[in-house]
Amino acid sequence: MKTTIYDVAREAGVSIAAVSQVINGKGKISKERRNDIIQIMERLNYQPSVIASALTGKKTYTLGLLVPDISNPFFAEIARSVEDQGHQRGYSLVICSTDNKDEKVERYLSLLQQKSVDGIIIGTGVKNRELLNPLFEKSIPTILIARDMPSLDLQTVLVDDYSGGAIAARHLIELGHKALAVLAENPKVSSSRERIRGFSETLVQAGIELQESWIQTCREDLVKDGKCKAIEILQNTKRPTALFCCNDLLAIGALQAAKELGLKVPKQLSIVGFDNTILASVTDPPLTTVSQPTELMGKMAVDLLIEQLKTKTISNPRKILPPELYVRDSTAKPPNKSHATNDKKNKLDSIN
Amino acid sequence: MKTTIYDVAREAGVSIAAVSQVINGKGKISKERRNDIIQIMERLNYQPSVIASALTGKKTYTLGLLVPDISNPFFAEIARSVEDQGHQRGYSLVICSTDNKDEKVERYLSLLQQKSVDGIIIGTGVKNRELLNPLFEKSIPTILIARDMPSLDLQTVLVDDYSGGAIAARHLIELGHKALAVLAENPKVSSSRERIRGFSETLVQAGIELQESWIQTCREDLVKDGKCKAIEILQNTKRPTALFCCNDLLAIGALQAAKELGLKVPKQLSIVGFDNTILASVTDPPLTTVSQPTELMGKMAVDLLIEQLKTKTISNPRKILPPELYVRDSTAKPPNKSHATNDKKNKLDSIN
DNA sequence: TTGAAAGCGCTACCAC
DNA sequence: GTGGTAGCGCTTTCAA
Repeated sequence: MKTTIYDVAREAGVSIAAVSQVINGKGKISKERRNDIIQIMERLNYQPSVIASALTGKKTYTLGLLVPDISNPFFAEIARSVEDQGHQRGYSLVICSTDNKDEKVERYLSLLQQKSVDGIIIGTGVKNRELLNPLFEKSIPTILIARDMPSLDLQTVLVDDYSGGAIAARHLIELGHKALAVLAENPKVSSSRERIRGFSETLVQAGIELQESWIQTCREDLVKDGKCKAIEILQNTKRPTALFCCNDLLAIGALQAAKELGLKVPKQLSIVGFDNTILASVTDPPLTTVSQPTELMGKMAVDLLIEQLKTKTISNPRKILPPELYVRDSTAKPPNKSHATNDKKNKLDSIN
Repeated sequence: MKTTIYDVAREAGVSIAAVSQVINGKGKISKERRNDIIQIMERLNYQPSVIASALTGKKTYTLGLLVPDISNPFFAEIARSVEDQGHQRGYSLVICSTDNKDEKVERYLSLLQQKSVDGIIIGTGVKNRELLNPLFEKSIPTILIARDMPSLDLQTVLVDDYSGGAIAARHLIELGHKALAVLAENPKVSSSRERIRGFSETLVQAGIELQESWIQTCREDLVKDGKCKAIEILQNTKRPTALFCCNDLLAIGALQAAKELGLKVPKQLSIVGFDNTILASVTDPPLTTVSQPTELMGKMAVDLLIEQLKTKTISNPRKILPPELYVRDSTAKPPNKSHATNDKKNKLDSIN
């Protein structure tokens, strides 16, 4: 049987109240008694039950983290950072992969409540905002990470997605691209929307038009879907010279599409990813991508959340971190005429 | 305030015992009363507290998963599979990244106990086996995944690492390699040891010697360390023509090392990875690697664990799954003379 | 069928 | 300083 506070108390010849006090380091006890009790706890290998103490109004020291998919390297990195910081502060982490599906969000949120987690970090898209109402009603400390839901005025930690898209656009514009396409994520995903907004508005400012049919949306299996949609875009006779992908997984799909179609990257097609996951550094060619400070984001989210559940107030509603462009080898100047397909004769092509 | 079983009981004009019975679907209640209560629970948006019910001897419906690092794509995939299967069976998952450090293992194990998880899945190396004793003493259902500890007779789900190493060796031998080196993980990691054993014994059977100095061990940051160690091995004038890496991360380090040293993969150097993570399919060149059935492993681990905590008995102690070789583009025949460096004059080199 | 009541292990308040 | 005790929300006998 598990040893309880009673066992310790009996063994020490004191009341459970005394034991409780030394566990929690409060109240008044003589040093000797205290040491006595500590020794006995060790000898009995006593571990206080978080369950029981949680029931008496204390915390569970458990946090929930909702992400679309823990096997997506970006979220795995976020999770690792959240886990580390949480662990350091004494909290465990329950992970919940939602696949961006509202049903799963709802299910997980309900589970986390039933388990009385102390706080929830949401890094997944939520289409139907009402799903979050229970959190507010029961005032469960909540924080958004890498996702924005401006209408909700929840504390939020995220990268400036708009300017991330803008950076990508500027990079491509500077290289001379004029025919650009986009691989988007599920429109539920606010960060994806913002990235595209930043991207397209920057193009417009440069007098470049982003045609609607060249914005393709991918759901579910990002790599696979990214590949399909990229092929769709690329196999037209008139095709873009650059592709902006809303995350690295999509960019990998695009890379595969280019390979399948025999298009050289970056010579015939430039590709920009987003997230700067480990994937971006190992692809062929290595991906130019917009980086997010995942580690910092995870830490901040945890710190902010813990502050929230201690003070019961929200200090700083939004932390917006700057993205950063990592230029690797998947981007270059476009082929001389913007639509290379019509330019077989143009030998200058190979000069790039 | 959170609505409790009392609120529901009062509202329904019944005792809490009645409510408890409908929650748990047992005991005898008239259909009408039952429906009444269900309605009221819904209206009040009542969610039973797992904490409280756990305190009364029931389960917490929470599982713990120990892995070296959740941001390592292999373990992220395992985690995802475990999470999915667990979720389906009604369990949540607490993840614990140990970095293969015993202190962290101990800390996490203790935390998981205090939180009364129903079972623990261990996918991380544990050097000091005594750390696991508390699990046995308190008979907490435990299962090993992707790690072996034969001395412990715990239920285990893993790939046949030995034969995985052997497959890699055979592949390389068939290609004609005779000078082979190995990038190993921390020797704490049993799977890594087994892979190397399978690899080297297969070489020996083929009359090839694996020299000690060509087995390099990497710890901590696998990619970075793999790169360093690979450079060490490769920059000697006499260098191997093939490198077997105990996981994909190390293989990526090796790939980077080759690039830095100007060695063409696979022409001048063949590299074999292990795990077949998403990384292997996107590297330059794509990695030949030994695959583990992560999804199946995760599912089996959860099913076995749940069976264990239901029946309190261990049916099948070990599930050993077969690995599979995925041949991609990082392996090829060796340069004509096995030690290319001494063969500058040999123009045949470039024929490969 | 139904409900009263005894815990589960722990915290916190209060009296000594 | 110290210990008795009333809960926390729920499950589970056991009578009625």
